[in-house]
Amino acid sequence: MNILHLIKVQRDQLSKAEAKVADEILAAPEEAMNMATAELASRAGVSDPMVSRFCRSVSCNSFPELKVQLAKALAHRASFISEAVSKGDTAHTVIEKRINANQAALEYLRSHLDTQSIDAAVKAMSGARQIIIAGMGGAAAIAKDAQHKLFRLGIPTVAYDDHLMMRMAAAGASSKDCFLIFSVTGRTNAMIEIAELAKQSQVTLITITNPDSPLAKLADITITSGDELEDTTIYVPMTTRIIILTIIDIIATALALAQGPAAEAQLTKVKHSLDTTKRKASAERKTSKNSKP
Amino acid sequence: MNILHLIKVQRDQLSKAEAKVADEILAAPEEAMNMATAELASRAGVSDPMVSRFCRSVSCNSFPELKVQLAKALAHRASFISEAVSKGDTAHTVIEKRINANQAALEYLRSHLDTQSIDAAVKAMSGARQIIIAGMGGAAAIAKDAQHKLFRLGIPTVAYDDHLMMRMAAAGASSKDCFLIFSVTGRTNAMIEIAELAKQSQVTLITITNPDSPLAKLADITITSGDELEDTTIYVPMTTRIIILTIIDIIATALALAQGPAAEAQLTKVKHSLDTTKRKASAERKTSKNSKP
DNA sequence: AACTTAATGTAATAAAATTACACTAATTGT
DNA sequence: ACAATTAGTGTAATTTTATTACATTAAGTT
Repeated sequence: MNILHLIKVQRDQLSKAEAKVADEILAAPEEAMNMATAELASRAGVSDPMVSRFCRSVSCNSFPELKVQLAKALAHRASFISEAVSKGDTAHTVIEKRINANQAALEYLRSHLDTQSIDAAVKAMSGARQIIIAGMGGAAAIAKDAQHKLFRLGIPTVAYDDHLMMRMAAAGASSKDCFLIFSVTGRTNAMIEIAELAKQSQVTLITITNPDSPLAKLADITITSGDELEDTTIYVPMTTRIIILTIIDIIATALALAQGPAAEAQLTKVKHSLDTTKRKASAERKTSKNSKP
Repeated sequence: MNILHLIKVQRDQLSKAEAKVADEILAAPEEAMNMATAELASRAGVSDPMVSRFCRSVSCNSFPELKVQLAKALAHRASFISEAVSKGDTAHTVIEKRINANQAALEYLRSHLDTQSIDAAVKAMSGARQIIIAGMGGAAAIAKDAQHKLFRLGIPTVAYDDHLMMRMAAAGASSKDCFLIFSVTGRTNAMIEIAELAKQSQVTLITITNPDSPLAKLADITITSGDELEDTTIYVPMTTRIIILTIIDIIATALALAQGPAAEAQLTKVKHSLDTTKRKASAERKTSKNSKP
């Protein structure tokens, strides 16, 4: 946990004077970092030694050490501030801004992803006879990606982007199966309909979607994809995509761990099956050098 | 530029004694951060004031300020060290590790993505009559995602994951088109074959792939996806996926900017077209409250 | 209400960093 | 080649900064 979090959490267990110091730091951490004890003390309205004592209370050995911790915490925070691209931006600026935005999205995920729902999903999927994945529109690519990942782990998995196929799959699913729905908004009527059908089949319904949506309410397990993050303004709403993809990554990794050696063997087998489709590095170099000039 | 970079760059323009200090810091920045001037000075074999002078030379006002700068620089560096998951990991640990790995991948992209090739790709795509996207296996989902993004910008775009369709598309493409190939390894024979066909059609061939691969050599424009990052060991090789997705994001964003108001209008139109497929938040809340208990 | 404990401030001390100054090495012009 | 100037470095003094020791006050307890 970073120092700012720590200070925030411990804030109420500190003594009055220490709390004043805490408040002063939390109010303006960036500035606090560049102050001497004396200045911070006077701003907080306490004596100099209180600052030293405060440092100890938040498990730093000295005030300089606290400054270092603050610097670390703020270094992370700074990169979360991702600005929107604007007209005059060069390619380089766009690159920086989009990478910042995506990193910020991951940082958001770090603090908002619920461990328990991941655990529950992994458990359900781990014991499932088959996994059926559904995603439409922007989520269709995500569904396909998830299918690819899970299938490689040796878990029978299908992905649909066709509404009629989804209906059939949802109606035909059994309680031994897992039904996974990806939806960015959680408000697409067609998708909600599928969820309702799936529920009637007693299948374990897992949704990766906006938690405040009607779709989420139907699910046995809901994993939050940060719909709040999405700036629905003009420029490409992408961050949710990264978040969902990382959620898949996490689930697949956890599943592989849960399956143990079986998954490893399966991955190796699948990987080797591709060997003959690949061109060797050495053979190619000759070819390309001869054919080009 | 972060302080470690700065020190490295300025290293050779410093005086002898200052260079010693620089070397000492570069050798063990983490430790240097927790030393007093006196200790750092003695380790570097110089006098105390040299440390202060060194700080000035690298544009810090004081040694404590340098420490803060170091802390910031190291905070970033630390998060790039992403460990592999291992057997006993809890869900929480897996989450942290995978998020770290993905953030690290983005950081890698930040320093390795070539601005010029992005510029070239955007320019080519911006003037293209249509964009044809091809991706197989793991890249099929990526291709689909890219199609979805570009199509929303009002650019005629198709994506194929079927080899035969790709052949036809590649053979039928014209010099006014862009042919986009996604491939993680750049060594899939089937994909190389498509690239060769596309070349014969005089189409502008853009590949997003491993730059050292045979596929990359065929392309007019190659954008590097970090194949080197991929740990091809057992657990889910995912980082490349995030990288490629972010590259698409960057290109799409830059394209939207390049197209200007036209793209904005198009995005708004496409967005509104989805309105009637969505369930309203207010209407839903009533429904779910009434139907549940 | 007296006593005990915790919390805070004042003053003193210790630690750390920087400045001032002196000396040395290097460079340049005659 | 040698003086003269300049840049570089170390020593010692000073200043700034942080911490400790101790006294005082406030809060809580029997």
